[in-house]
Parts: sequence; C-alpha cells; structure tokens
Amino acid sequence: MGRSPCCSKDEGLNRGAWTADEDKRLTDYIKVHGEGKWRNIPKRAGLKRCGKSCRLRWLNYLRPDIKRGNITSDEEDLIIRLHRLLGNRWSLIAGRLPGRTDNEIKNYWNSTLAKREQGEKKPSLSATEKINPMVTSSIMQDENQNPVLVGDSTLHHMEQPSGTSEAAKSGQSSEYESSDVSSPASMSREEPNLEQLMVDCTVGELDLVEIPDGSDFRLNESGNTSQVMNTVDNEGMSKNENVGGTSYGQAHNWWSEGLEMDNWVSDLAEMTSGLGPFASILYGAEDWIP
DNA sequence: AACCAGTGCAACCGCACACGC
DNA sequence: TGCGTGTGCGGTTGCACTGGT
Repeated sequence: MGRSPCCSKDEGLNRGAWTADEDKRLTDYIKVHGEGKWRNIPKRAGLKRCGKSCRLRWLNYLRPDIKRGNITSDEEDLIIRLHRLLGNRWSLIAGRLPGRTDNEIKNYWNSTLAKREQGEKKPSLSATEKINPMVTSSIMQDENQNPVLVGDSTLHHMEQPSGTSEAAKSGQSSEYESSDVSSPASMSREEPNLEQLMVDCTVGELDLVEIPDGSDFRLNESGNTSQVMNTVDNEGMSKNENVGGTSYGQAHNWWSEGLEMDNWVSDLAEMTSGLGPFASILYGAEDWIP
C-alpha cells in the first residue's frame, strides 16, 4: 500500500510543529463534526495539513482526555510490566493507561525505561526469567535458528509473528545488544509473550479458549487469533469491531475495553486448565500483573 | 558567553490490514 | 477478486531544551 495519497509532499502542506491556530481549527472542527474521515478534515477545517497529520495531532495531543504531565511511578511500573508481557505493543500498553497515548509511552520507554532496564539487568536471571522461568528456559532454537517452544515432551515450532519487530527484520537493533532482554528486537526474538504463545500454538493443541463475559477468543485454522462477539451489550466491543483488524488489535479491544486486568488475569487462570505447558506462564503472570 | 553533547518529545514515515466498491 | 481508501501501528527523525565544560 505504501504512502497514503493524502500525505504527498508536493501539495504545499504545512509540516513540522503545529501552531496554536491550527490546533484550534482542528479542535473546533472535531468538536462539531467528530472524528473520522481524516482525509477530508484538513480541507473542511481550513488546514494545510494531511489528514494523517491531523489524526496524529488529535490523538496524541489535542484529545480532551489526554493526561499531560509526568508519568507516575504507578504508571511507570505498569508500563514496565506490560512491556515485559507484550513487548513493543505500545497501543496495547496505552490501552491500560487511561489518558496516555501510545506515542507518549513509546517515547517514555525509549528515553527512560529502556536505559534503566538495561542498567538494572541482573547477570544471573533475566527479567523474564524472574517472572517465570518457564518462559525463557523453554525457548530454544532449532537448526534453522527458529524459536522452538519446549513444553512437556512436545516441541512447538514458534513462527516469527509478522510485524512484531520491524527493527529486528531490518537489522536496526544496533542500539541494543542481542542479549538485552529489554530491547525491542530481543523481546520479539526471545521472549514469546502470552499472546504470541497463543497465536503460535497449533490449533490441535490449543484450539479454543473461551473468554468469560460472553466473548470467544480463539485460535483459528490459520493460527491467528480471532474474536467472536457473542454479546451486544458491550459498547466497547461493538464500537471496535471494525477497527484495526489485526489479531492483536482485536485482543486489544477486548482487553482494554471489555475486561478489567484483574478479572482478565484471574479468568485466564481459570481458562487455562487445558493449556498444558502454557498454563504455568499464565499463572506466572498472575503474580505480577496489577 | 559560547559551544557541545545528551535528552525528551512532537511529528513524520512506511507498512499492514479491514472494508467498500 | 482486485483495487483504492481509511485507519492504526511501531519505528524513526528532527528539533527545542538543558546541563556541563
């Protein structure tokens, strides 16, 4: 697909920092007409910006529910924990931090927490191993350097999830050592998170996970997760049914808007009685997810 | 006071996916 | 079915600011 047509450089569009007047125009327009149809917004709002830029400005800065100011220690702790579970899924992490944007969290991580994590890295146990030794001790590589999950007496081949880490794909992980578990690249390569595990398991072994609250969260034939909506009384769910569309995007919707984290973890524990080697991972998560 | 390196953050970029036609 | 569009996402860049020398 590539570059969106609305973002062509040769249209005399403004670039760079937004002015107060531009902010006001955009805010006023969205207050009246609402979000969506971003491509039309610049013209209708009298802005010399591409729609994509307008969307970004609104979502990351102008939205009224944006929480400005420093990240609190509680938020920081949550970010760290969620990052250990999810990796660089900034939107997922942001979904658990009301008022914070994925961009803000991403910046905070890259500028502050990544360095701190690197500095605090223990020589004996990695952060992941401290969470649950099962996670890393059971990940090996086959002869083709593909990650292999070793659980019980079964080997589960772990395909690299598409789009998990562009940096890893393009070899742009120079900022991090390969052994650094806190780095985005190594996170995707060595630390299969919960969702990734669920995605990568074969259907026969992990066919159906039933989510309470009336929704099914399952692995489909192709190994991707899919969500089947059974309820109509969850506005958050229905609102997001046509948004995003990636498997983890759907997980995000369900997770961030449908269930509280506490319930999610305890429900997962109940759900996982048949998950074999993966159950311990989920149970391990129960110890540290707030 | 001037310079420079480091830092934080807003904005940009390219890609992926869903959806409608 | 193929294509264009709209949207979301993660990675990267650019620049203002700050502190040290």
